[in-house]
Amino acid sequence: MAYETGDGTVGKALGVLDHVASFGRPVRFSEVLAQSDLPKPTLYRFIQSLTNQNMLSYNPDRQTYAPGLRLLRLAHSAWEQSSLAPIARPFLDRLAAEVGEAVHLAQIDNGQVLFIDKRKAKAGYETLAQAGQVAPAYCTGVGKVILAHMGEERRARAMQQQAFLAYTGATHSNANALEGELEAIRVDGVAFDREEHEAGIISIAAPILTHENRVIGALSIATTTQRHSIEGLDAFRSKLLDTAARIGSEARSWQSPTTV
Amino acid sequence: MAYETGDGTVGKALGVLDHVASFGRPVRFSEVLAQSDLPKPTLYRFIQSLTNQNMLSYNPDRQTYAPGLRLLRLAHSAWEQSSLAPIARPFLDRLAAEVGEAVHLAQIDNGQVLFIDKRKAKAGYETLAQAGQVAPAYCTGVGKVILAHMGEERRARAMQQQAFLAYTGATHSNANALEGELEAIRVDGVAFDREEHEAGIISIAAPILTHENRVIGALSIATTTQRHSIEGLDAFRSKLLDTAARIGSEARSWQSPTTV
DNA sequence: AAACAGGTCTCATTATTTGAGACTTGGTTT
DNA sequence: AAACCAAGTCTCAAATAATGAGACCTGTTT
Repeated sequence: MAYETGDGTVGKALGVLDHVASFGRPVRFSEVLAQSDLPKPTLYRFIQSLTNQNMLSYNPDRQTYAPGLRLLRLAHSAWEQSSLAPIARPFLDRLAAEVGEAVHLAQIDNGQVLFIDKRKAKAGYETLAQAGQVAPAYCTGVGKVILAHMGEERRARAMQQQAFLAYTGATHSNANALEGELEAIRVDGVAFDREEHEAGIISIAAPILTHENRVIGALSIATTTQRHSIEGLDAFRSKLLDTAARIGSEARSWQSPTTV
Repeated sequence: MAYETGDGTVGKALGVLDHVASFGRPVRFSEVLAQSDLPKPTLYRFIQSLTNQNMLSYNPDRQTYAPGLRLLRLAHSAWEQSSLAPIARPFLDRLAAEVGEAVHLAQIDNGQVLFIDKRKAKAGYETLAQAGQVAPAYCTGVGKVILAHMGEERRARAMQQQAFLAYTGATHSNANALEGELEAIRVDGVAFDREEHEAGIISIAAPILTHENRVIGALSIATTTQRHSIEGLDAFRSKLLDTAARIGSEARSWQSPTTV
């Protein structure tokens, strides 16, 4: 793994942190080393520093590293101050109650969809989304609708970061196919996920725009194919757009996530 | 603010990150600078790097910085891999349902109590705890019970980090007063918060111990003085201790939060 | 229009990171 | 039991990157 971060030592260290986190499970030093282009002592020192700082936690029994608890404390501030979640909360509550389906609030982080908040459907089934969880942008409703409303430069950068892995038969497998749909989404105003990320799961998503029409996030209603068809989801369109618009206008003059 | 971090550049940068987060609201560069002992260009560069890395987010309209969304993604991994939360989840669900009061799961991070998960009471009142939120150790049930069961060295270090600010009339205001209670807690097995952190809020807390009797967290039942007295809370003692013990034995051979 | 404050940039100096390689440790094979 | 091996840890001279005094913008106030 190449850490093409820039930002000097700090960037490299954070690259290592991401790398460890990317395993999704506690990892040994050697596993990280094997995938890293950093020399052994250098990587070792970074991991040591991060561990001292509680950005990584170390399990001495198994000699493994995992993201550390200090991140939770910091993320709590991030959630409250830099995300749409605090503003959107009452709107999510109401929308979820009205439609009786899962509602997701997402923003973009580094080309990926980042779920900021969610409401479960009344029924017990679970989608895989949770606050802090990430998903690809190119094959989710929220991801596509955000991409569609980005400015040229931002979108170009984001498109570079898409993996175009085929999760299901319906997944877009290259940039051109996706670009076509984005155009349609921009005209239509909402995006649909037609089982592109997970078989049996569909969603309708609307962008959250500032008063200057900058996308700052997206809102979706997700369900299963057992419960609804795409046409069924379309019935929620106006409620969804209305809620997204209200969140956008609440968010005015507030916080515009910078780059990416 | 002095960043006595060690760990070279990485430590300093993370010190800056904490510093920005500590404001609890978006801050301007000059506000951070005023409280920092770093020279202007140095602090500036750190903040730039952190912003590039999405560890901070920048609001160009207001020229303010706040913790960034990248932290959410990382914290999600931390929560799943380094915290007791995934293991404890079903136990919290059951305990909360049985007692009908707020249930909190906490660990220690850098001398502070870090809430990892919680369940609300059925009634609508809200305590101030949420996942990722922090509270002082010396004046909360979970904090005191963890301190009481720490080894000598860890406790000594943690005691140094306590501010002993008097939130209410019942708050311990110095280390000696606290040490006395810790001894009693060690003998009794549970700790009580007698409105020491917030007027009207009381709790009973039990330690979560590994099979080798290392504290790795704490579990509490919190309520208001309107609903219960301390004696009333004591009725939950055996249920609480039992649940904490079960979580501890589930956690065996799993993850022992390192230093702190 | 001048003064000011907050923010940004430059560049020689300095201190810190860097990484080849050697060492230590714990476990496994012969 | 000895030899071996792999994973993890440490050392130190060379090289690179961080540092910070100060200059320079840029928008706002008097």
